[in-house]
Amino acid sequence: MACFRFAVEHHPATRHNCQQKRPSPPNPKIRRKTTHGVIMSAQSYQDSELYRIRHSLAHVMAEAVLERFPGAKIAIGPPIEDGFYYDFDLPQAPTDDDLKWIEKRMKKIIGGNHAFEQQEISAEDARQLFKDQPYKLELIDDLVNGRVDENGEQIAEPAETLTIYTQNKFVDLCRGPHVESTKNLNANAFSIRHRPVAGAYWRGDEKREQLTRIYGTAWPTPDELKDYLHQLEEARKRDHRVLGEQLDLFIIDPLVGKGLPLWKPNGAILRDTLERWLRQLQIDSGYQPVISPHIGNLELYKTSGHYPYYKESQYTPVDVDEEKYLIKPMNCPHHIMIYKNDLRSYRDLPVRFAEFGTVYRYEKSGQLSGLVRVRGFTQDDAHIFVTPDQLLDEFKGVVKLFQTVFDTLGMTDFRARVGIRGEGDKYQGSDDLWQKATDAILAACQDLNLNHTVEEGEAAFYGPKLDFVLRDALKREWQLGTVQVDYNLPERFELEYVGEDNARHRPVMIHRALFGSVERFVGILIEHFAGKFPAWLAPVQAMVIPVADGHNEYAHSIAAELREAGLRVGVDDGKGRMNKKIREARGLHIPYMLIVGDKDIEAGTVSVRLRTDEDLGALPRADFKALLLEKDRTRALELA
RNA sequence: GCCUCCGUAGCUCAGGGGUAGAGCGCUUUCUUGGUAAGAAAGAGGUCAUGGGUUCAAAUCCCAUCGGAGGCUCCA
Repeated sequence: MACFRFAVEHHPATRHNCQQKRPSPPNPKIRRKTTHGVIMSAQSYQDSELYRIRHSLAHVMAEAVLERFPGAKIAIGPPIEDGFYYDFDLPQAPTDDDLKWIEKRMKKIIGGNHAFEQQEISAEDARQLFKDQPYKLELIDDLVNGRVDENGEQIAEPAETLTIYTQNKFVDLCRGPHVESTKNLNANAFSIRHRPVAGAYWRGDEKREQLTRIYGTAWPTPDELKDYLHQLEEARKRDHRVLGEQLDLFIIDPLVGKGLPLWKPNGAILRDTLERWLRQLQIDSGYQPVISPHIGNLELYKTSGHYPYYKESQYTPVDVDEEKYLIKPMNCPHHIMIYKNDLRSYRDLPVRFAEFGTVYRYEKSGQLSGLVRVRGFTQDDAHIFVTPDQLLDEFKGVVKLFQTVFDTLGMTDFRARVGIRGEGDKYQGSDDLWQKATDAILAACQDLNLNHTVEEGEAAFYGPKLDFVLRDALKREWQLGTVQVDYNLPERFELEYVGEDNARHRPVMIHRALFGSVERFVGILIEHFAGKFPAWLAPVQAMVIPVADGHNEYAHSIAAELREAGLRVGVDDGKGRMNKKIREARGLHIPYMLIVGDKDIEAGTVSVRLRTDEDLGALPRADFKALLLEKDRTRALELA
């Protein structure tokens, strides 16, 4: 039985946009990191007509672009989740007028009913054909020399012949497949102006040429295109940055600093409610609270290996007396020092230290985004020290905590990702320890029947991990919670416990964060609920709305009584009509509106209207209090 | 950090080399209304900041800051 519910399983849309140079993993379940996903399996998407339509449109776009910019160099142009793109090296950036012209030209080419003709040619002929196309020449070289294909994937054998596709006046090196003819393309079911033109590095390598990427979105019918564009608009409305302002949750002010959010009272209530819940959950699960400072001696991070392994993400150390101190990028070394302060017996283990620890990491300015990518954030961090025998059970226990968190919040649309070591020298520790840690995680996933993918190069520098990845309103993926198995830091810090045999042994560490970063989690949560938080999380749980001024006193007495019970209740005693107050409360997604007028005063009731427009009618005030207290206590997702 | 685009009232946005515009919101007055827009009047902007071009710049150019999307990165 599956331990986790999945609404859909995400797969990479395509490997075309995955241009990394690592060798292909042998295990077909293992995949690379990708920024796109689709709601169908990768294989069925690649076999679909829609995939061929999008791929063919990319070629049509390239033809139009070459007409507009005769000197342009073409790179690659694959289908993606919602359409396609093509990368060009252009003499100048295309203007909006250029894009309009290109789009119009594409429609014309489509109307020409040109066949997509496939042809096999020798490498030599291909080099001649693409002699003015340096990016194609590079692709040809890599294909025939058996290095990598156009997607940066290592290929098994050198290609003996290459395929080209021709439509109208455009020839491209391409293995297809395509539609038969531009007849199969709908000139009114695509757009190349739904997104700004983007810069994209050739082969995904920051050190190489930056090309101009033009994105297109394409669908089988014009109606589906319209629906998609409408969905995009709707998604922007649930963007946590938009809702954050609308609901007065947080701000990011340049005078304070980029990536350093300020929590306004409403946001702070939301966050604090989540934190108090999690604290209690952790105490109930045998965790102990610890607290550590915001800076630490650089020597600490040298011992842990964070410095210099993640030097790039850390702020320059500050001088304190004769020593260097680092602004805390991680909590683990601190928790380790707390563990180390006492001699531990096997009987004490597992030792579970938890802290809402705020860390600061340097992120490139172009990376920052609302609450989901910031420079200072709070991890709901915990470090668990176990005997090797306890590892598997403890790991599973942590995964069950995730289940509780996700279930409580009704978050079902996430995926679990096991991040294993990739190529490169960023990883610390022996192969043997890595294997042990990886095996433990995979065994836990197996035992729990947890649906997961395995991805290379997604591990932490000290160990492999299991991550929970969710999508935001615009379908971008973000890593939230994480559980990591670590044999390395106990080694580096020479951690010990006394075993049954009265000898010293080395514990294993589990690093885990359920929310990941509280900031990011709240950001995703805002989008998950579209600002319509369940009653227990809503900053204002109920708004009392007097029918007329004369009912203000009664309204305040209702609010006072509910506040007395620990509930968050406001009174809209301002000027203006009741209708307007209802409209405003709805705009703020306040769960309950309590309308009070003469009838209610007389009967001692409140007339309850939900933000869903459902009308509960007049309830005795004590009944409503009991209702809201129950919803609050049980963290109910439903209001009625 | 890089590429493209954007920055005009509290918000959403129009305009555009010659005295600054709309809707919503806000304030005031009238209205005291039983479940999503009652009426009228009014306040509010160095057009992100700093330079430059010009008789004249919110408008054109450059730089800086900030934002959006994408790339790269993400312990």
